[in-house]
Amino acid sequence: MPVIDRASPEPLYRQLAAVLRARIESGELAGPVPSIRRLHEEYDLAEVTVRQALGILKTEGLIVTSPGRGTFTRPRR
Amino acid sequence: MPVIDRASPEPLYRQLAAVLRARIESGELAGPVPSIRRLHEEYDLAEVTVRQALGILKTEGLIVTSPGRGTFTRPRR
DNA sequence: AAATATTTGTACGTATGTATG
DNA sequence: GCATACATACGTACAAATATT
Repeated sequence: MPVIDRASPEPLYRQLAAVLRARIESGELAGPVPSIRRLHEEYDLAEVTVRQALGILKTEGLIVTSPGRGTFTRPRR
Repeated sequence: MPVIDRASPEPLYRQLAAVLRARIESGELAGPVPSIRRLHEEYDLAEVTVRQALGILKTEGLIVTSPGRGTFTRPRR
């Protein structure tokens, strides 16, 4: 079953943020994070929704984005 | 001249956030804040853009939103 | 050096759902 | 029941920065 549950009352962007947060904190996703387009394809969510999820993680300080380069995890201390 | 300058390199949503922040901090906008639709009409910006501006002010703790009720300023300390 | 591709940023439009009055 | 207001989600287009060929 897909990690994103469209039947859940939990908003998709928050579900995705939770999934990515887990992948980052587990260390599975260190360094470069898949591009927005890539995540859009991988999770079958609109790019806007992916952006919203990344926005949460950015606010949390888990990732940083750089136009033209990509998205990167921030070293956790 | 309109407060929002489309020729400026400053993003529209940040311009609007700045304008609203000023209106709030000056005390002109205490209590209820005009609805998203109202701001959309007043500043001739897409509703999405207005939401983005309000999102900033929400993160800053200047306003709170309540579905079905509206947007309200938060007492500043 | 130049053109192309990739990636994030900004902005608009639309539809539907949920909460409140 | 109806109107209003915010929330979520999809789609699209173009700009700007960077990387690649």
